[in-house]
Amino acid sequence: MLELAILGLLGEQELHGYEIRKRLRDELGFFSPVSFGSLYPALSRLERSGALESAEEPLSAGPAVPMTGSLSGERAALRSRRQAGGRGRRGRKVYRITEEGRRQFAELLDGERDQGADDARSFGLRLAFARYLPPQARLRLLERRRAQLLQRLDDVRHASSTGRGQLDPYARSVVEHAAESTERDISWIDRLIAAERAPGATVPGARPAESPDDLEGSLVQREGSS
Amino acid sequence: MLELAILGLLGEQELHGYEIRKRLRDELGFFSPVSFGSLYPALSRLERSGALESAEEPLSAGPAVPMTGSLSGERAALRSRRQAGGRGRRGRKVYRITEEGRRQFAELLDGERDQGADDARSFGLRLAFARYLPPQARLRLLERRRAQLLQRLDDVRHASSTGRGQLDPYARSVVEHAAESTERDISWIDRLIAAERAPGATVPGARPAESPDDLEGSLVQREGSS
DNA sequence: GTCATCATGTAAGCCGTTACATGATTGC
DNA sequence: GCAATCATGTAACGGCTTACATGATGAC
Repeated sequence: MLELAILGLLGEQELHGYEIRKRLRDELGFFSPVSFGSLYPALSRLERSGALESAEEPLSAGPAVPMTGSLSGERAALRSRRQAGGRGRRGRKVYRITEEGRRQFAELLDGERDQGADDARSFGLRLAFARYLPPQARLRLLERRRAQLLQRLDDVRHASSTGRGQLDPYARSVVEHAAESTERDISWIDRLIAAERAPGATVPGARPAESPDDLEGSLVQREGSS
Repeated sequence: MLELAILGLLGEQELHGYEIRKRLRDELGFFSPVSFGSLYPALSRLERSGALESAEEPLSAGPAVPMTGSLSGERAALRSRRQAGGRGRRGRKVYRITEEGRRQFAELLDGERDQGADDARSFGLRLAFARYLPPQARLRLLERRRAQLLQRLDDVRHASSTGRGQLDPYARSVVEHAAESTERDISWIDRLIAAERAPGATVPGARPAESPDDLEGSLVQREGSS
């Protein structure tokens, strides 16, 4: 899960650890802030597995915004060091995704055979990166989630009827609220599925039919150029 | 968290491990099924800490419903063994809560100083047992949760505006849905708070003022007298 | 000079999971 | 005889957290 988020972020631009954490918090903020204690080991693992390459960039260019994509920095680095906006600080380790990393990302993203891969958090994260998924995989993701929510709704309903006597008011309120939330989640998914199937695109920007190949082959991977 | 659920269940009647798991699944079904690998160790821990006592009840009485409260079983046990409903099976270990256990339950339930104690799961569980909480503690629980949800809403809102350019449609949908869900959670909490404050009782059964003693002695033991 | 922020990492621990090991009883 | 259900437990591992260790730089 953390791996997926990291690879997704790094698919768009190279970043160093500290910055990755900020993005995770600020942009993918819908899941709780990651601690360094899990982030750095995750980066090491990914590097060892060949998904990432790191460049020890001792000092960088960007003033507050660390990277702006262009890393012509190397030359300008020393120059900008003690200058205007140059915030050299300590030698950052800038990570860049590899082809292998893109492969792993794709695999994690459509974790078809990943059993526990459909809890709310994991699903939210996947969906947030759904643009990198081919349309059919996207649909499968949504439908898997839908089935799971239906199951859950069933369990909850069963729970409230099963109880000896009836539940006390507080417990009942919890169960009812859980059921309602689940229902709303389901109809959200239903809307997404409908949008996915419609040629129009209620989820705007989700390309209708043509050019499913702008993410072909390698996810993203050009998403930068243009 | 598991401890809390176990103690809560055992506060009402004594049960053996296997049965506890079923109840957890069926009654408190709104949180995912507990595995034996975590249940049994938890029971051992609780027993070691003095929260529970266990009786090796080799064979029991109840046919399908294992315990009906009375454990006059001991004598009847051998007799009922290979009889009518007697499903002796293997020697069950029946757990009973102790005074110390009730103390621990009360402490866990209103985990005032328990920092991470307010995530959705934990909150749901606490609220489900809220009837054992004195009214003011109940209110504090709700208000803590409310503050947390407000915070989260803020983070999510901030996340969606912060993103460079704007989020892609899928990510945006995730963020928006998260925000809506959070809003609904907040208004649910608000209703509960209102009900709590009203003398009437919109949460029916939540006794206004009198007879807080029908659960006295057991659980909570009225929050250290007054 | 000291505090906040940036930056990277390690170590210990928590809380849970899956998989394994064992075995009795009932129903087919 | 075999499978399902009941029943208890251990071992290994996973993924994340907190706390610790280190240190540079810029702002006040």
